[in-house]
Amino acid sequence: MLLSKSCVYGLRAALYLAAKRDGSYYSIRTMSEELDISFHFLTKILQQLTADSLLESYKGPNGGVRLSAKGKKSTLFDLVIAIDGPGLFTECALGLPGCGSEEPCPLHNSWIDTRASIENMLKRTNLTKIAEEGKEKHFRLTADGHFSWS
Amino acid sequence: MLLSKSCVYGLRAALYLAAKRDGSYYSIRTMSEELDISFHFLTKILQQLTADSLLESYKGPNGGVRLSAKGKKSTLFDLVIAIDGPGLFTECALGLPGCGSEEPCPLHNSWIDTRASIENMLKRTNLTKIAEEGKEKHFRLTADGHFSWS
DNA sequence: TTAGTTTAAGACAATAAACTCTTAAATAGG
DNA sequence: CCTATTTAAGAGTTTATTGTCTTAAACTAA
Ligand code: FES
Ligand code: FES
Repeated sequence: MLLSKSCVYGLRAALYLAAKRDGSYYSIRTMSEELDISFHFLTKILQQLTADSLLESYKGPNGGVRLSAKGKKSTLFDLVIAIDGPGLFTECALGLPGCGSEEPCPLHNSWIDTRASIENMLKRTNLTKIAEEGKEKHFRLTADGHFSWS
Repeated sequence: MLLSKSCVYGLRAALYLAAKRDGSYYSIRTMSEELDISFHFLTKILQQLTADSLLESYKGPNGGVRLSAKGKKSTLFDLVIAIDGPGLFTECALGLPGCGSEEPCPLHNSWIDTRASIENMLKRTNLTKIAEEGKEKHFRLTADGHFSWS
């Protein structure tokens, strides 16, 4: 799997928030139900995004989370880094420590190109833009496709 | 992580075998020591490659494993499929079931291109060729670079 | 035939990832 | 002030992956 499950859940929730263009807070409970993700698990993942200032949270009644200014400008790359860390973009394809051209493994030359193409894809994919497109074209965000972009 | 640890171990062992151009059997015990991989774990992984006819094995003294004719012609893609299965090349980036253009998720259009570039990289990388190159250029196959291509 | 070597197979254990639950802290509204 | 609601934090549980161990089967050579 390219991305961890935590990361995928985080991306789906971020797309959810990005599709709502107003600045109000959305409850994690509601999001978890609409997206079919465990509430407590999603909470922990979104805390990572909040800690990285991609989201803002507010406690209490009518509280929830929303995209920060930084979050609205973010790309999928930023979200992946916040949740899975930079490993995918720095590590050796054969798992050897210290991937680099000084001591390359046999896959190094092939891998750095492919790795860059993954990175570029994520960097050029703006969260808000992809959410807008998903909303327009009614792309699905859940297994059963039952989620509605509202 | 792009590839599982099992898969990476299998690739490294396959590169080891591909660098030996004679058709004799190499003991898994020796390979596991030279490559710093747990013997029993490596055995199980190589059994998968043997089951998929990429390797041939022989029991008893002077036994071991060697590349089959199919194995010699194989690409990294074949090895990845044999160990990790086809998931990486068929599954949705958001983990939704049934990735396809009928019911795409917001990442689908970006992901299928990137996925294809990973697949093409693995398919164009011939095991024997990459092992030859690794041998010539003394690329490393272990963490400490202590492995010698002999 | 017997003992030693090697892969095959599968049970078992340790670790990591995924998921759940409980309690605390902040906030709103009555 | 009190209660309900919501995120924060972290402990605990389950499941998947990784790694170890034991026994069996195939084979060699003495
Ligand atoms: S050293 Fe292995 S991919 Fe860079
Ligand atoms: S449906 Fe999500 S990547 Fe194809």
